Amino acid sequence: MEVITLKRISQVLGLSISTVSRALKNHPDISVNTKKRVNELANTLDYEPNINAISLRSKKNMVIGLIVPSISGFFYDSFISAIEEECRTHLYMLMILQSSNDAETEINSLRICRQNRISGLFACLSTKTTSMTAFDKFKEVDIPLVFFDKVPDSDNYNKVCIDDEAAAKMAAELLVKKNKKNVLAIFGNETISITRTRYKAFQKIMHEYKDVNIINEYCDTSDAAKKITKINFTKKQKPDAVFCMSDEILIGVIKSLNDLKISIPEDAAVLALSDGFLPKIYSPEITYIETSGYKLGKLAFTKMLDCLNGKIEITETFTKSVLVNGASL
Amino acid sequence: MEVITLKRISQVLGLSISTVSRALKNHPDISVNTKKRVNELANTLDYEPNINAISLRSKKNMVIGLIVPSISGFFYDSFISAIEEECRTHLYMLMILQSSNDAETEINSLRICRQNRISGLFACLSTKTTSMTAFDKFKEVDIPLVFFDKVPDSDNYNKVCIDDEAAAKMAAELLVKKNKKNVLAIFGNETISITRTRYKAFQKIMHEYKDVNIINEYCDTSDAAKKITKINFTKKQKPDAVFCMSDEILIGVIKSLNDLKISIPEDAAVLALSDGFLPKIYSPEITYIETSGYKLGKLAFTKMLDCLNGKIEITETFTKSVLVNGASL
DNA sequence: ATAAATACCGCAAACGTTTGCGCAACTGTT
DNA sequence: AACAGTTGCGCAAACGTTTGCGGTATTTAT
Repeated sequence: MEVITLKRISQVLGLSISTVSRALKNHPDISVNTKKRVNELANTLDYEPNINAISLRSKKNMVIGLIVPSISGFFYDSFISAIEEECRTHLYMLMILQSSNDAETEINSLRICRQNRISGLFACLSTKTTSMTAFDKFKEVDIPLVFFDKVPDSDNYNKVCIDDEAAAKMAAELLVKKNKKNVLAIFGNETISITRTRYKAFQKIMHEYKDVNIINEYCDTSDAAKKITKINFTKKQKPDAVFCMSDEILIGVIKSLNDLKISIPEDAAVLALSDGFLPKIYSPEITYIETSGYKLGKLAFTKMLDCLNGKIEITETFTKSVLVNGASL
Repeated sequence: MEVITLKRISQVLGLSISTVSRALKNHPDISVNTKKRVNELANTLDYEPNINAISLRSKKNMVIGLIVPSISGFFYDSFISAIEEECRTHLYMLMILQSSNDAETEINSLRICRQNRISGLFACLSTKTTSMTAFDKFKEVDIPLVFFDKVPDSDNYNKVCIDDEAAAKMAAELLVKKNKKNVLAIFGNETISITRTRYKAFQKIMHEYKDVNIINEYCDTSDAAKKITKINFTKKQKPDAVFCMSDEILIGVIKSLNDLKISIPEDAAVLALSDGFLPKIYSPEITYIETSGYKLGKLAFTKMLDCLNGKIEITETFTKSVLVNGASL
């Protein structure tokens, strides 16, 4: 079946294309009668404007790009979910690209974004990103760029982040308050900035309390976290609490504690930083400081809207983390 | 900074637009020298073709739509992940819309897809979809439409599905083979077709073995599954195995078994149908029949490619499920 | 009655590409 | 020397939309 255009409608009605266009846009120049005829025909023919033509003509593309290491996973998928919601209500279309944490793929994705003349870009740096020049091209043509989660160090960029410092601090204070004296704290990959921030904030609080013994560990995978937990809980002096910097670590820790038949929270308390899904599937539910991808997505979008509306000020903003009480602490 | 077009390049080089266009496309009509000059300038100026103009001119939009109830969640996010990978390698751009299981939102999403003149559409029906007319509009204009997961009953549509029948059958046979005699089988929402298919296939096998007692239950949420499990395991005659039709159910079941201090698999075996993430985070890891969203995504895309290449035959295909051994059975 | 204002609509250009066709300048053949 | 063939390039139209401008025909004011 033929696809309907303004021209087609104008032919049927014996009008000019411009009149049809204006009629559909409710332009005052057009008589009510003509408007009625045009709208009715457009409806019955299921006319839908061609977005490509509109974008070309207006030089404005209602497309927002989103580059993320991976779509799946607790954090990113809820971030994306939030962005998609906002895009839809603001009539933007969302274009998602995975970088797979690969620098080349990331650059290629950026090229695709530029070809599509996107109006704005959300980006989470891949772990392998070394150069920012591909990103800087967007700044040159004034395309708003909002980094999230894994953000560049430089403060020339808009960034929205989990308030890692506050979250880690909150966790540390909570452990102290609960009178934990022998804490196993497990952190993620030491090289990424998130880990460093969380580590530093956590230690800062802990060091204020000389009577609490703390064992710090780094690891890359759930399995590594599991092993670390096992080792520490087969020592003579067992920890009375475990702090997990991420969901991935939490998985390994719980596995290990279950294996060792260590009851939570009687034998050992558990506290995590988490997006919120995992803590709720365990029994007892794990107490956690929420580091919500969904909230971050909403925050990122408001920043994007500001940019699109001409507010050019470069900012770094944070989502506020909240404590969600389970029964593990 | 000004955005670079063919016209700009042609002006700088004193050539016509068409020559520049052909030069970049390595057209034989253009001299090697001119090609060299054009390509060099295009590179230094960071020229990127305007996709909108190309789409408008060619009436072909390299965009594929994807309508899904929700981006987040084990199954859909891995499905999407697979689709995105394929799209990128085949130079398609992916447009994702969430229906939120709402009929109106779904129709609106379909409208957005039509406006964007997408080349193909993947769709998972919302639970509230009653009419297919909005989908049929795509068929009228020969836009390939591939349903996945929640698919329409009619066989006028392309469908790719988990082979629910085979998976449920495999599960039932496994339980019998493992000599389970008192099986608690928990299924999802009775009204959706996936549940019905899995239920039927499961029962069919089970009824061949008169000596195995089977308790069938339906439920909508993890919490409901948890309650059901609790009830059945506080009876005098406890089940010796639990079958979980989905990840959601598995969550509730494990919670409950943990609460009741029932050891897996000694006191009770657990077998699930799952995308594969959840079973691996428990200890012991849960044995499951894989119903992979990622695999389904790959399958869906091959079907889409066939359609895009003109193979118009309407098919229903299935992914093969495989058994993944944990230690819960 | 004429002049001025208004209501309604069409023309044409522009957005950035692609592509059929035509045309000039060479190259090679007899 | 005349011709055909080749090489290399430009013109212009088209994709579907929006919009400034201009032009009638009708209404209103004088």
